[in-house]
Amino acid sequence: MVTLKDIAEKAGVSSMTVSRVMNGKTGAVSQKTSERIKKIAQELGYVPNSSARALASRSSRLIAALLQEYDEDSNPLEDSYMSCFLGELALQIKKEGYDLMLHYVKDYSEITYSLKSWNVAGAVFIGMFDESIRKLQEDNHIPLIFTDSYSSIRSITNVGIDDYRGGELAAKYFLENGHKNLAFYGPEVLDNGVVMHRLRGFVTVLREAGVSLPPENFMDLDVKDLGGTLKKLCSGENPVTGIFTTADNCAYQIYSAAYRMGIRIPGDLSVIGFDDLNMSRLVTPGLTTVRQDIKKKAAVTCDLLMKNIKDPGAPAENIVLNVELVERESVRKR
Amino acid sequence: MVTLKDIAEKAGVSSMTVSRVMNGKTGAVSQKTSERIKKIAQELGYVPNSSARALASRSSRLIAALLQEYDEDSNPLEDSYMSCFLGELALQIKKEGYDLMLHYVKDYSEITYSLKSWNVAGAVFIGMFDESIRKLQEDNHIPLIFTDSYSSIRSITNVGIDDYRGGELAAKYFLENGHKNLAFYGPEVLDNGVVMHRLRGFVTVLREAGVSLPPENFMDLDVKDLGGTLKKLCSGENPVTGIFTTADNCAYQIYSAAYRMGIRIPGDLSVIGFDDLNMSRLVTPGLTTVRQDIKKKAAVTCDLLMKNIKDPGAPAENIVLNVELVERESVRKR
DNA sequence: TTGTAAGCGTTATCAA
DNA sequence: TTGATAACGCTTACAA
Repeated sequence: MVTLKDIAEKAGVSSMTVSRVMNGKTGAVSQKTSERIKKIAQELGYVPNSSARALASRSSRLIAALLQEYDEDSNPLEDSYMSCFLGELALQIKKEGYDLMLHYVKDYSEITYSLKSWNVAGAVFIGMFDESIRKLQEDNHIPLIFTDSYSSIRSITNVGIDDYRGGELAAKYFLENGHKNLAFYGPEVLDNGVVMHRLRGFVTVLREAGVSLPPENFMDLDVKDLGGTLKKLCSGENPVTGIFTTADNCAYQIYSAAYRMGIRIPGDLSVIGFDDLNMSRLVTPGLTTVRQDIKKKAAVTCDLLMKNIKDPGAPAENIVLNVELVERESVRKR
Repeated sequence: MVTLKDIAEKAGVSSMTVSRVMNGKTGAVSQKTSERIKKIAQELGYVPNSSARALASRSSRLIAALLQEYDEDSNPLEDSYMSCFLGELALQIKKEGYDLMLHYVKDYSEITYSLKSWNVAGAVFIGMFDESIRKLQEDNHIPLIFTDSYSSIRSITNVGIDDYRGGELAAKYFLENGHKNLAFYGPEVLDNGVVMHRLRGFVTVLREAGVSLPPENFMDLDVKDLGGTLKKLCSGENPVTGIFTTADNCAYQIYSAAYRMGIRIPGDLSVIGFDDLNMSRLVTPGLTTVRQDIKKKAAVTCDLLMKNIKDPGAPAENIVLNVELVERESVRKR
């Protein structure tokens, strides 16, 4: 391992001088020695020791990305939304010259460890961390950026989207196209702000149009027999003709189950998703969905992070990104 | 920040004693003091400073995951195979009590930085790093685990799958079902060992059966008009009836393009993918594909990593995992 | 413009 | 079973 001292000895200066050069503190070092030192560092293949830096400066160029780990078997990154967001975040953070640690966490102590152990400069919470936000903020005085949080705590920096509006857009589109008998497919609602708001927007527009969503039209993510349930919903006196899902991933499941049951999309059943993942252009028929701009979300997240790192007194901001309906072919038109 | 010293003072011992307790060096500390120290640490919310540890012990419990960054706009984690593998790896590594850094790298100096700067205990290379392996091994004396590498360097620890066999399986399945006029869709072959071997296995079996793959039946990933090309291939005197793709992701593109052009799958055109991503069960029709066990791959990768960390003298191993053909509905049967 | 000295939180080593 | 001391590689603060 090459250290500052190695370079210093070879250059016949003190290691402080080398340190200054390596940190671009030009102006504090003469042009000549600076060049010489740079050259030697290059030759020796010097790489600064980040641990030592973090220790001495009590700060690091490290960001922690925290993903909620629900259970041992499920892998958060299998969710395309998550992996896409994380990937974009990684890109942005690298661009800022920071490094990224990836932490799957399942309880408070794991979060604490992730933040404190490595002296991270800031952290991004991807997923749901609403319960522990207050305590997190008390215990850690570094920028904590939450995503898609609907915490009631106001002093929180969050990047989200207009979930409610997304639900509205979906409902409106269904109504415009003559769909009045609708259903919902998604995770259990109450413990998830995002889902709840999407659903509320959806239901509210329907209600205003005099359309109601009977309880039996709510399908839970772990319904035992999705195909059978769909079949039931789509038959009888007053068949369901449209389903709103809270994620494109869920819509793909509907596609599959519907196909198996001989339910045609959009002929017999229309579907609207949420997210607009890459795959949604590719499925057949193309999925009509509420689009969120994941790249922008990641970029904004990183911007907030940097801003808060540079200015620890920066006020809490809750940024809400727009959503839009992307019209493809999964809804039967009037 | 709570330090060993804080605990030591409160407990009336030296920080060395506390250090020993925190590192589970029981047997070197009396039962009584050990308990007392643990309790105080708990109360104070002590979290060990990993930077200091890394510095003092010249080793860290850190693993670097390196992803090849091709260009600024493309995001490696948008690829479901990558994100799935990374996710599983994260799970495994956490289980071993290690932390994970995620690095997008595009040249040698970035790799070097990733490995040296944080004193990582080991690294996993995801993607293609064949060119620089020799130099990497010379410059770094920590376990480096490669995945899907076909480097000619023999002293390399690698986890891969039997790509060649995968190609064979696909070809056999096509032949068994009477498909003799076939095509290939994938990235340019030469600069990618994985793709090349899949294709070779495929072509070899075909050749042995007296079937050849004319050059015009090779479609490049960035073909300008996939739909048009497909249409052309599937029409005329001797239409192509089957396409082998080197990734499920590519197969989904075929699905989409075929649908737009009115080409039915598998009626007019059969498709075989590679990977068996979750999505492949969900698309319509279900994708017949060569399955690789990504979870197992990640588990093996982590095992190798740990083995090599514990025993730096461990011999280089090239582990080749099996593949199998998963039969679904995307191939028209004889 | 450069250098000295101290210290960051921890572990290694040796001594008691 | 415990502690004192010296690192680890770097930065901060101050002095020259």
